[in-house]
Amino acid sequence: MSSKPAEDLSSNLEDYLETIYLLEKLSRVARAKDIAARLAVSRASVSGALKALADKGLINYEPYSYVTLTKQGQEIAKEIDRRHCILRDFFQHFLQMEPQAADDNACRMEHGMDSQALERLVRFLEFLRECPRVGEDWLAAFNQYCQGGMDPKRCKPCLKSIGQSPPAPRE
Amino acid sequence: MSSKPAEDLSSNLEDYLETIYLLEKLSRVARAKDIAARLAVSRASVSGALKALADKGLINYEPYSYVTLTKQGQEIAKEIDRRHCILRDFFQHFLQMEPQAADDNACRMEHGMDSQALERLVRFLEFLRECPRVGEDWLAAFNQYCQGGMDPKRCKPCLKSIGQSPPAPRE
DNA sequence: GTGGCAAATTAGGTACACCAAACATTACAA
DNA sequence: TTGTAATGTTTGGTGTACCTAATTTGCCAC
Repeated sequence: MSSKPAEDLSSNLEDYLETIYLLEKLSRVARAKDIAARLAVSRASVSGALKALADKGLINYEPYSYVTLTKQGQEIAKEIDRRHCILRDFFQHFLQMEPQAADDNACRMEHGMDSQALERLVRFLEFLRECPRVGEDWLAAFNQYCQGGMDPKRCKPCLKSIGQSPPAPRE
Repeated sequence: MSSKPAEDLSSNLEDYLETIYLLEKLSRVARAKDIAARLAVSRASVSGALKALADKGLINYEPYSYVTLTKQGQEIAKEIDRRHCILRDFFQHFLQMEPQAADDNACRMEHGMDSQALERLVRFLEFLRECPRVGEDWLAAFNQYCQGGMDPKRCKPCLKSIGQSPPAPRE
């Protein structure tokens, strides 16, 4: 009974909706030209997508006019954007990827994530940030690990600094 | 210069290739019927996909015969399967989702993940497993947190157990 | 051998998602 | 007010991915 990503939007329409949401935040209204530019598609494709989104009642759309989100569209778009931001946060601040790469991956992966996975990830990231056993120095250590692997010599003083003795090897 | 997911396969063809790979492991060869069943598509769709994969040199395919992966196909399929397994591992063992839900999400998200993100995730999971500051009890604590939130009262004895004093709030 | 059945393929059709080019509209400038 | 450039839409066409229905093939029992 796991609920699929969103309503019944294709990945593409999700992208259009998200873009409209961002453009609205950026400049009150979304224009076809800007949507096309942001998504790197032709204006013709935008026209088609807008018609589809209007049919689903997610945008207010009169030909030759501006586009705004309906209330329902806004809710869905906000949820899509949230998925995007959380994934990007994970890639950028935990996996420590470059902002652009983090964003690209978030953009491609966000459509396949269901809401349960999202909430778990949110909790996980919260916990990583809040649990006193983990912390910024831990993230820094992860960064080191990425470059050089686990070095028991570096591990010892680290453990001493939090007052723990070396554990038995796990698994 | 971030390398996109795999060769130049669509998500769908990646799924077909992965399925063939798994069926080969399971029973030496893959049969159209079984591919169709596993992916829940018609045999007609399988025929089309097999033709496409054969065109790309990823499978050995004679009409009305069995399907096997070529060397190149095998390499790509193995990589796809690896992405899948790592994501599933993350969802199941770290985000502590049910196996089926973990697998479903992995299946949908694997296609959008580039190799850099994958390697970072691998390192991250390795580090979570190996770093002595984290551990099984930490994962159990995360599980508790998922159900009840961060409880400072529960935090204190936990910290004491690793000999650390409560930190100043972070962020 | 051959009849019949299961499996695979082809044929024909739908739905998306995109494009370029032709056409329509708007808005601003002269 | 009218002309033009910018913007938006429609048209016609491509490619992908799926389906059902009809056909073909392979194989096994007889």
